[in-house]
Amino acid sequence: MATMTAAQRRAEAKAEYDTYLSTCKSRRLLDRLSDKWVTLVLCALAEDDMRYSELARKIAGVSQKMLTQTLRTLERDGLVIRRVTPSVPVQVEYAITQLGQSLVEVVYELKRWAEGHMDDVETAQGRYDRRNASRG
Amino acid sequence: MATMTAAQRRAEAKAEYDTYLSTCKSRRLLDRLSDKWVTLVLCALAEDDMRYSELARKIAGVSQKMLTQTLRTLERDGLVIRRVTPSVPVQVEYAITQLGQSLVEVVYELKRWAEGHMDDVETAQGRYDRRNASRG
DNA sequence: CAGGATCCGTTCAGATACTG
DNA sequence: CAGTATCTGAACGGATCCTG
Repeated sequence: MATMTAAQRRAEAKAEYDTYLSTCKSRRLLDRLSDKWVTLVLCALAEDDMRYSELARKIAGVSQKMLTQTLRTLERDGLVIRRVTPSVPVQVEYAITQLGQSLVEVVYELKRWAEGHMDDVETAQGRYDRRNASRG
Repeated sequence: MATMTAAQRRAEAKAEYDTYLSTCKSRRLLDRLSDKWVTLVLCALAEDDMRYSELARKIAGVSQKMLTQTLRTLERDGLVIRRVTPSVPVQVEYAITQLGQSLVEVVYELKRWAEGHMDDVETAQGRYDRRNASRG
């Protein structure tokens, strides 16, 4: 298939790049944090250990599919611990690990930046939108 | 429609929650950062001002649609500046703003955490996977 | 109570083609 | 060079039903 050379080149470059991204620690961390619910769960558990249903109530907008999925990956990452008490209706409690706690500190950094600067961002957005209102 | 009461309740709660999330500064910041290319572009521009094509080459895996889209939102957010030089082939240069620079600092914090702890995460993942290999 | 499994709509992001 | 516009497959996330 000599006609596909160009496309193949691009595909290869893409594959290389994907490999790079998947081995990039920062990238992998951001992928985690961007999982819409991860930070919410982490911050909730940073305050106190919680049971599944407590988390579901506390976070309030999450579907149980997403909550379960989030908790699984967090457990797999060693960021939270899952403790099962084999009582009659089983009782599951989630707690944050040391590793998770150290990550929450960084998340708080983010939060601080957000509290301090998102107003500026909003202002900038308003300016931008007004400037581009004339030119549709 | 009395039969929809339950669903309506949930929909309302959901709407309320969405409103809350959309006004939550931290949430909005995370939504930005999680946009796969935002941090790459920001970090690239933190090193040096760059033209569109330079960015495209530097970042190497991005489609020009995504690059443009990313640059637009960053500009709108006041995180980067776009300067057009009306030469014959127009020349566009992008630079980071002070606001953007201050955000990059936080991103570096994330990066530091990643460099320091992602190994632990990886180890945890290995443990988790091995433990769950028996029970499929 | 704490999930697993499934279906399904929306959104995202890449490829492609075209423009000033 | 620096984009814009459109189409489409894949992934995400929610709703729903079911189980130990």
